[in-house]
Amino acid sequence: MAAARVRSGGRPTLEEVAARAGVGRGTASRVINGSPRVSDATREAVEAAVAELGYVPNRAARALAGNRTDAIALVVPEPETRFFAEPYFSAIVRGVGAALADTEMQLLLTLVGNDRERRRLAQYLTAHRVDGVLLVAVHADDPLPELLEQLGMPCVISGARHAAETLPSVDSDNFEGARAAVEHLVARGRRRVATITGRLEVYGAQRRLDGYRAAVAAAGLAPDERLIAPADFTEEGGAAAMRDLLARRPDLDAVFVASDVMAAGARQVLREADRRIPGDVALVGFDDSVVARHMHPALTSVRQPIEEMGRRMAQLLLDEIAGRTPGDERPSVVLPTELVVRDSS
Amino acid sequence: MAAARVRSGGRPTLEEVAARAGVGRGTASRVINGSPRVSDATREAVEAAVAELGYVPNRAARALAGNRTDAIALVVPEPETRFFAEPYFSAIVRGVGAALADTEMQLLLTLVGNDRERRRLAQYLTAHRVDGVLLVAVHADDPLPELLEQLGMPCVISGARHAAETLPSVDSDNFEGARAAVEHLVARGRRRVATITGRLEVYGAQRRLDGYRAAVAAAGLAPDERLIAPADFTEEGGAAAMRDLLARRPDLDAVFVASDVMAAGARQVLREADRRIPGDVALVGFDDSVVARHMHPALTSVRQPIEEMGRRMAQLLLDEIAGRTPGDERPSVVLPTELVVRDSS
DNA sequence: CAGGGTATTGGGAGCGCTCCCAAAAGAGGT
DNA sequence: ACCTCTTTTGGGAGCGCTCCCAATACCCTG
Repeated sequence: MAAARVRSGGRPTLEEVAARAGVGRGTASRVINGSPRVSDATREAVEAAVAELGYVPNRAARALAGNRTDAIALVVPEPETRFFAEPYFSAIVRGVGAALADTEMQLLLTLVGNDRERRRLAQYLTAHRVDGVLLVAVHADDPLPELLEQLGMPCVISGARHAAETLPSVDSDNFEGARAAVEHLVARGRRRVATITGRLEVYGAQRRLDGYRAAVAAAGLAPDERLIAPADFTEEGGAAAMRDLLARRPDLDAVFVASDVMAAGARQVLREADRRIPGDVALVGFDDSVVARHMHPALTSVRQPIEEMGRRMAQLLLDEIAGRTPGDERPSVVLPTELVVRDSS
Repeated sequence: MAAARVRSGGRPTLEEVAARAGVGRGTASRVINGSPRVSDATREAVEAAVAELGYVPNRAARALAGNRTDAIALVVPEPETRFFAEPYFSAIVRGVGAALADTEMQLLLTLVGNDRERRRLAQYLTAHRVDGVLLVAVHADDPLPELLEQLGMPCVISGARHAAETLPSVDSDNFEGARAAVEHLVARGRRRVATITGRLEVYGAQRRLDGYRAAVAAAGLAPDERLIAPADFTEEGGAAAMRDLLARRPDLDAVFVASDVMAAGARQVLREADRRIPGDVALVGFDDSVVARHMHPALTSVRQPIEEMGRRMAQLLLDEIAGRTPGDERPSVVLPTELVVRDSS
């Protein structure tokens, strides 16, 4: 029972639909594709035939004849564990899925781990096997975006790579999110607010730091570089940075941490140093991930509308594919964040 | 490095490769597809031409001519938030991706939310637009598996739906995982071990309960139905079940919870009831998810090899598609779990 | 009612590949 | 050298659809 190449057991073809409706193949095609150049009577006849026969167009034939694929790829650099450790990935997928739901577009998932897979992907894209690409968590030095641009392949990235991003991108307002978080800490009476940053090569991490600085300045607090500890988005990094901060400014009374996972690391160190949260030190994270809710005390955090980001990315890409993108303008969307106040601040 | 010639217009075709190699189209095709019926000299010539031209077969043409798609679908019922809340989903995807990495297979991601999307999916599958399907988190009463069987569409599910599962499936050893967890609690001197179960319509949840019962019996403890509280895999459900348990058997000294998320709910209730963990009550969860690591105290939990499950599912499916499945045997894989002991027990 | 549009329609020509058959080229035996 | 059997090879015939052009039908004008 080699069910491998099951011959399409009489799946109806366009030709059959046309015959049934008493029209030509071309006309039937026009109806299927929603062309306006069809009379109402004809349209109805064809639609009836489609319904009766249960016709579903053959994707491969369409792709071959139309030189398109009706598929987009979601490219995920796998080593970026940050993406998998959190529901981030799931939320993006859900958003993309929602945007694609009433489209004919298929979503192709491509994990890029090692270099070999990277080359395979490049080949893939070169062979034009998708209509567009959603690039998630691209690094500033990733050659992929350039390749895509050369190929003229529509593409949207999540998170601008730098201030002068040229690609269409969707991002959350990292600056404002961080600013609001620190403002919140200040409003709670904290005066010596420290921050643990993400990898500053990541533009978003840089923006969060900018937001921190802006809020500190706006509050009229004395800026102090010793209150700024760079880390790398990992739990261990967050812990190490917290230890540094404690050593440099034992009197700090609040920490804005640029990710919940790092905040978990910091929290551990604070516990070991016998600092009470929020009594001695108030803590605010970023991402509003599961760990924030389950931390004790529950972590105040900046929520990003991740699912919405996925949705917007997909919409942007569909627009681009359809050539709906206005002129040279690179549409980039920045979505607002929301501070979720819990017990840690 | 990647100084590939980017010829925007004409991607090379098989015909061109054949011409370049001085052979016929059919012969070139044979080489590309690894047919043995080609002389070595010819093979080399064609391979050289492929390399020189940077030829990549056109998927659509292949699909159309060969009546296959070289794609499989990963179908995820979206309402099943359990799947998204946890890295479960990510891990499965990673495993599947790994198994597919050196295959020509594409991974199509299909989220099935409402009924409309469900119908669309059915139509999709009926139209044979994939070679096989990976079904994740299917309910016992889901009609999809039957539809697939009718269509003769290869399919693998994650988690048997009941004891007499007919479909090829990959599962973790829920029974043994639960049994080991309870055994561990008993070994730690606990005598009144309670359990909070998942939705018992889910076979896996039932198996975990069976494992609990077996361990209780093996330890010679007095079975007591009041020590068993059914819940629904949610945090709130876990909390409610914990309250019940506390009311019925205030003297309990350990709880085996069938999921980490429920354990988080239970933990909250225990905190409110001033029971210390693990002093008064030892706690063991299931899944070894992020929340387990970040709970305080860190939660002992049963780890499932999720990524490996994804990998095996994909392998099983590829085998089935290739017709490599031996006879009528429904291959089902059960993978071992591992108890990760932390501070809560 | 002719003339000049414009709205519809039919169907040929591929898209690039796999399948398969018959022809060509070797191989081996007598 | 001749004949048979076995590789190996070339290329025709589609797969089902979109594109596009020419043909037909329809609709106003004057």
